[in-house]
Amino acid sequence: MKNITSGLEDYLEEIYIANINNKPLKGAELARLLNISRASVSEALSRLVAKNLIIYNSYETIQLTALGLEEAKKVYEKHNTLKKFFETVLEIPQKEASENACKIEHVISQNILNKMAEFIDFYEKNKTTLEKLRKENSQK
Amino acid sequence: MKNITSGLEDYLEEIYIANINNKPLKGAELARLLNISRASVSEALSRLVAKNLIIYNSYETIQLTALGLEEAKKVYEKHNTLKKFFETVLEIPQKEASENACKIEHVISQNILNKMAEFIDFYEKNKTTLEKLRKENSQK
DNA sequence: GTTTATTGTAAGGCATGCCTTACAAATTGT
DNA sequence: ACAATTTGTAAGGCATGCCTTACAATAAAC
Repeated sequence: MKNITSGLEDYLEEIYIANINNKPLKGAELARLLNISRASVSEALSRLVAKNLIIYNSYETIQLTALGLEEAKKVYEKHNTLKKFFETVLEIPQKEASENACKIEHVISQNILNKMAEFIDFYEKNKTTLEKLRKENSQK
Repeated sequence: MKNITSGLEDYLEEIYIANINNKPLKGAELARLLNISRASVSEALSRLVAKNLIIYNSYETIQLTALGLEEAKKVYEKHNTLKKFFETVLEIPQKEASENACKIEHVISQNILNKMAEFIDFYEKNKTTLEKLRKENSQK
């Protein structure tokens, strides 16, 4: 009853992002953003309502419940950490970093995310040293 | 017709591992390894046969086709790279590293995997320096 | 206020992927 | 050879998650 599938997490995340940007979000717009049919969104929103993650009345703006907000934030933060890690440490281009983060955010453990965040911190604090080292390494 | 779902990739991987270890693998054993019912395995094997990834006749050993071997290897290598990256760079315990690799291997891009492999290499060649740096950092 | 556009959803479909039950077929042990 | 074990699978179910078609309800534009 509590467990959220990765599909639903995607909906939550998108709703959350709309929230942050103060863009009122209706089902049809969500369908456009996620590139799926209105009918599918309609079903998904019902599931989200059933799980007490959103408040939704037809033709009105979709709203996150406290629980939904919490979950959405988690996913969003996971996404960001992954993206940043890929960009900073692995030098992956933005788009690819983001696309991969979208998928991995649903399956990776919190512990690894924390370690990634730590590593990003470490990497940035020692950027000069590390980049010099890496350059040397690649020349050998 | 070509695309393989992550579910099927798991089957392939397990078959491949049995192959490596010279352990003849039948459906029932696969069911035990993956912790699912024989019936589900039976279905999955049909799908794998249909996709020309395995050769399978009831009551005989499951065999990979050339195509299946290729796919299985890819997944297996992804798994190993991920696991090693988590263990080496992020200091994640073996079990957790492996569990996460199992899920991420199905969704991550080859390019990121390559960068991870490179980074592992760099990290190991400069282990002493890097670990000293990290220790200093954590004390601040 | 009425037409037009947007939004929502019911109905019926399809694939994946898992389950249990129950029986059939093959293999093993003695 | 025959019984016991193992293996395979058909049938019927369930949930997720996507689709299209077609219609209903609401909102926006004129």
